[in-house]
Amino acid sequence: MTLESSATSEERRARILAAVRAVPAGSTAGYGDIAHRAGLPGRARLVARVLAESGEADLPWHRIVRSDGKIAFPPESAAWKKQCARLRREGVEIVNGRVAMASRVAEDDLDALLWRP
DNA sequence: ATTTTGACGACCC
DNA sequence: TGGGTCGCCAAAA
Repeated sequence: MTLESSATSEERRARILAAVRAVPAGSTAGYGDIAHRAGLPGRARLVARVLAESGEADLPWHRIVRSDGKIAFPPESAAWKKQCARLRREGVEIVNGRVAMASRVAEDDLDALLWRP
């Protein structure tokens, strides 16, 4: 019994949002990573959808980027600029619309951080 | 019911 | 790096 099949869209949404909220300030996570942590492997696009519809004011949506580190919005778009600004404000280095390698190292630590009590 | 559309991702060149 | 293919899936058309 796979978790995904029994979960209602409402439950999946809640799990995804929870996973997003679990990403600490100063680090980033990929859409696919969030999906995986939410028990929904392969549902990266679902994560994107949920974020787009969430509307939650205090949701750290800006910490979610593509698996290659790039910002998922069209370059120079309002949302793109906003995400860059918010990440930088948290100390994440953004170069050419993508999380710099230096900051990505923190992602690996994040994995251990989230999976280890 | 079938097709198109995404805040995506793994792969391959 | 950068571009194109194919897989994925819930909504919208």
